Amino acid sequence: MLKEERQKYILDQVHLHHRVLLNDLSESLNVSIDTVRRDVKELDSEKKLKKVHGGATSFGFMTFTKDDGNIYLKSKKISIAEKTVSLLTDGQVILMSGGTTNMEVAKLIPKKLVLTVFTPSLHVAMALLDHENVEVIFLGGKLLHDAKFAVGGTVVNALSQLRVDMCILGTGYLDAEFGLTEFDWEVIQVKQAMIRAAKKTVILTVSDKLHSVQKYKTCDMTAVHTLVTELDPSDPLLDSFRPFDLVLV
Amino acid sequence: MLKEERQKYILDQVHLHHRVLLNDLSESLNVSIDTVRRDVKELDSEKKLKKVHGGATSFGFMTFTKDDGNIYLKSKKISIAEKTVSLLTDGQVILMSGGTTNMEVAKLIPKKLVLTVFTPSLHVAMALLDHENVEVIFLGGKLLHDAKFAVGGTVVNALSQLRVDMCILGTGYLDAEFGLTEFDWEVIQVKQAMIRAAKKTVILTVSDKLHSVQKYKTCDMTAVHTLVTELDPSDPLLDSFRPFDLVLV
DNA sequence: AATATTTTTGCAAGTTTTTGCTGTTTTTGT
DNA sequence: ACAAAAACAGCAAAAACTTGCAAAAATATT
Repeated sequence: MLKEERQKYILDQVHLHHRVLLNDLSESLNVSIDTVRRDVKELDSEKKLKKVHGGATSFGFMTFTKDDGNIYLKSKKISIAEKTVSLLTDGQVILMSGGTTNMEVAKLIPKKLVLTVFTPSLHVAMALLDHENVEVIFLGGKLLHDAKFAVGGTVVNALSQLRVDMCILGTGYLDAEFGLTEFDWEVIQVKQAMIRAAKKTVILTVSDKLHSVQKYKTCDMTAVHTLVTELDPSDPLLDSFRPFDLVLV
Repeated sequence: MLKEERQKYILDQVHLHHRVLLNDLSESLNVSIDTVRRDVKELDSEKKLKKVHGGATSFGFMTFTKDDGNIYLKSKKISIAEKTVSLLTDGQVILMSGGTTNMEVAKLIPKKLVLTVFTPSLHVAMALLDHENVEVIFLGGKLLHDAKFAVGGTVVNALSQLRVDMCILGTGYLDAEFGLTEFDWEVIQVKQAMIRAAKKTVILTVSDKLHSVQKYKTCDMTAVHTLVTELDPSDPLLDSFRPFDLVLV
């Protein structure tokens, strides 16, 4: 194996998981810990990652200050993503919407897992393509400049011809009474089509977005099969959702 | 076996697998390791691949962070992109394939220019979305893991319903006799559909890729309306293309 | 056609790079 | 402060690289 391959693998792992242990690298690369150490040292001096005691981190993740709202939110999203990934099984065909939470899900999918994923999100598609065993099918259409998300008749039409195992929707506002709401009309159309095309609907939401209502409605709570938050399923914040026939994770 | 054949084989392997070991090459080519070493050294000095300890990699092998791609090729590509952008006019509807040259085109499009662009390339789509006045429509389909490019029936089908002003094809191998060739069969299908859907076909090629032939053929030279290279249009290297009814830029 | 010249190829000796191992020093968590 | 884990430094074996050289092949010359 070439040194360059090793270093690429290390950088991929760091970018994927934000942090990585030298021991794990040594094992999965089948080289001594010293070699890994030397590689990481080199990559660090090239400013491609940050070496820390026992491992390495990507530059975005090293500052773990809980005061910083963004980082805090990100770790919530990662914990949601971890729960979501555990819902996936080999051979499934799924739909994924866009948003940062779904991005984290895409990154955290195990390398071994065999999946077929349809998505209208450029970012999610890009992240999924890192996984050799995931077949990625992009739902083409007019792209929104800000969300990098395909919308319009083409997408809805393509979705109407699908019947997949599960659809994973991120970045929505959720309320027990009003259901799932958004502020972009075109996105709504696509998400509704996604829900129709899937046997099960999984909603990912950080607790901050619970009990808020936006302009347009995607669906009622009755259409939701699984609700994933960063909270413990028994958390009182989730009480208002318990009357519905859904799984809390 | 001729030296040219050997070097072509080496380049093909590098393009295909992104990395290659000198030992493997020596064995599959039935020449001594020294000969392979010299070949690779030569190709490296011509900036066609990157020699590393024990083997060679393609440029952009480590491309996840910054552009590790080679600077010589890049400046050629930028000059091609500049010429290409000057062919565009307000209100046009165009098709763009993938590849790094088309990426440069996408980046160089003036902010004021109003365009509608269809593309099956994730990277090009992403770059185009930076431009407020460009409407981007992604041609959805199964994505290739390495090229981040959509292929398959869906793409070809969508293209069959279009009639656009111009299609811009990058990253091909061009030869006066054999026309435009590639090494990926699925990509060929899409590019052929793109040519059929457009009134004019514009080919972008760095001079290194002139007069080379790959396994599969996209189209004859007769299908090409404009050929853009980094060379001066009067350069003798382009002589073999003059008999055809095309514009050299 | 025969000979001279240049290029290419393979080989061998010496050098550099890489890698894993040793023991020692530094850092970390309790 | 102390034990455990990690980092460091030096060393030796293996792999890869360099250089010079001579045989072989290709090309040019007479």
